[in-house]
Amino acid sequence: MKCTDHYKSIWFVDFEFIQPDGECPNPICMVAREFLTKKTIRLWSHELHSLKKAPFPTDESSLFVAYFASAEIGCFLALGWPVPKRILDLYVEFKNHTCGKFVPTGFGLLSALGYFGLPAIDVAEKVAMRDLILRGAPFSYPEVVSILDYCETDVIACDKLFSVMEDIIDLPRALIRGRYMAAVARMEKAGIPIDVEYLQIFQQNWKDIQGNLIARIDKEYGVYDGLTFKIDRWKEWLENRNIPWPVLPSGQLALDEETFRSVAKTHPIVKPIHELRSTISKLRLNSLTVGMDGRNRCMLSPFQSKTSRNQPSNTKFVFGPSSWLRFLIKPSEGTALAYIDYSQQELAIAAFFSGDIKMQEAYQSGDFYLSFAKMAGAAPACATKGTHGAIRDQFKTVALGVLYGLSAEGLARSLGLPIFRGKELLRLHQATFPTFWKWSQAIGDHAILSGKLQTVLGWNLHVDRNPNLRSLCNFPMQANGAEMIRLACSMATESGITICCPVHDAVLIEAPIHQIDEAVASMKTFMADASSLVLGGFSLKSDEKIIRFPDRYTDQRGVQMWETVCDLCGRTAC
DNA sequence: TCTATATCACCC
DNA sequence: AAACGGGTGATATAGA
Repeated sequence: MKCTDHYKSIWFVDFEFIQPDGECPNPICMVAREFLTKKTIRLWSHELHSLKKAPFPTDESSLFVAYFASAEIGCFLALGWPVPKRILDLYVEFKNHTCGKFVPTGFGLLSALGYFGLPAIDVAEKVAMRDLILRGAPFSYPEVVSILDYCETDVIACDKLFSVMEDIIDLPRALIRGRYMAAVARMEKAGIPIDVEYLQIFQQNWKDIQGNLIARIDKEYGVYDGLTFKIDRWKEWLENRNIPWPVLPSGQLALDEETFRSVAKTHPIVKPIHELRSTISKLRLNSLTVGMDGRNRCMLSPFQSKTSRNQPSNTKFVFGPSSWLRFLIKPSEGTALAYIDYSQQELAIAAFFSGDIKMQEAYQSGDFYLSFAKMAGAAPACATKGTHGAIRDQFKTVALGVLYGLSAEGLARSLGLPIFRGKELLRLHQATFPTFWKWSQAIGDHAILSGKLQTVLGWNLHVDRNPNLRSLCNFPMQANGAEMIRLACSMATESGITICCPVHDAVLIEAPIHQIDEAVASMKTFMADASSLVLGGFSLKSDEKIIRFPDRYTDQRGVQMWETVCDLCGRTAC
């Protein structure tokens, strides 16, 4: 008896829809097909819009199956239909099944069919049909029929795919992932409120700002050609002044920040051109996808990374580029936003999965880094962030670097210390948290021996031919962390909290101004509960930053750049 | 003119 | 061979 035998019906569902950048999906048609009876429902746009709920059962006794279900659920939301209670997403399960393996044809439905040796329609046919749908209404009757036929091929494909995947799917935990795809749809619908006025001013003045900045500085150097920095001209300029410049192993000039900074110590004349390059590189006002209602919406690309994190496009998503761009996030009148993030999420996961009591104690203290320094004997018991800031910073680098497998050499380099000090600091970590190190070693061993790692909720990583031990050892932290935020997003959006977006270990939520405190408290509870589920009883703390209209979102790291940009556009940086 | 590659900067 | 995990994407240039 299979798990799926528990369901009265299993419905494969696919929508075709149009979705301009930054907008919600607009359903064109839908085909649904039932697994046992093969009953098939084909509905065109006006028929969909006349329905108040899905034309098939979506309660706990029915299983809703789709390929990339956030798209289908997005259509449900657009139509005002109640969201299905039990969702199985074959895209997510295919991704989980192959995670860590190379799938040359990608992760589309056709690729998944091919992977399991199932026949599929031609890629060219799929492209042609997609183009036809994107062309938009009006559609002739034969076009309507062919679009519905095409949509039906996808639900038939889902049916076939489900049949071969059923035995390899861990259904209870697959349903938790499917549940998150509904949360994704809700978050993608909500989007992030943007100060459209400022955005437009920046966009309109962009080329001019760049041109003016370059013209002003490059006068003295002559290394720019229009908006491009010419490496050969820079080389020539340096040679003419006998300024030695570091070269990469490839023979190319090293042009990173660090190189500029180090040469500037002896040749301050390179400073202005460095600042110019640095500013220009940050001046990437990317094409954020903002809808007519002034909200930044884009695909969150759930489960995209090997660790199952969301990986939205950096150009489309306001949290992608430099942090100064986040100043564009602004609650609309009468509302407030809150950014809530887990405190030291990955450190906490390491502490509780490894069972290292000392590490747990350091986390619980509220200041992991300083506690670590004290435990290691590098700071007195009375030390505070104020009295021992420098020590704390060093131990912070060690504590975080260790989670990524940082070497003594790398540690020394990033702290600007001699290698023996790097070794010393690493040894202090090993001596203070021996249980963590044993656990981490065991993770690596297990990964290599079994060829697989898994999170508590069943996200897989297959070890490839050329395993990176640092990557494997970091997997439990990052992947279980991803699971935690997914659970929190599922629970919170189901309870009615508006989550604008997740940001790996954080969420941005929105509420009417007089309800924001309550919403924050509630979100924090969901985050704590989610962490407790993943960590087997331990709750993580979280920090919040509340932004009430008419304030805008701010970020310490971006203040200077924000002021520069506002200044160049003749705007006050408020 | 288009594509591939190396390098770099940014995010959590 | 590299030596800090997971990513996206812009830029400059070389080669087809």
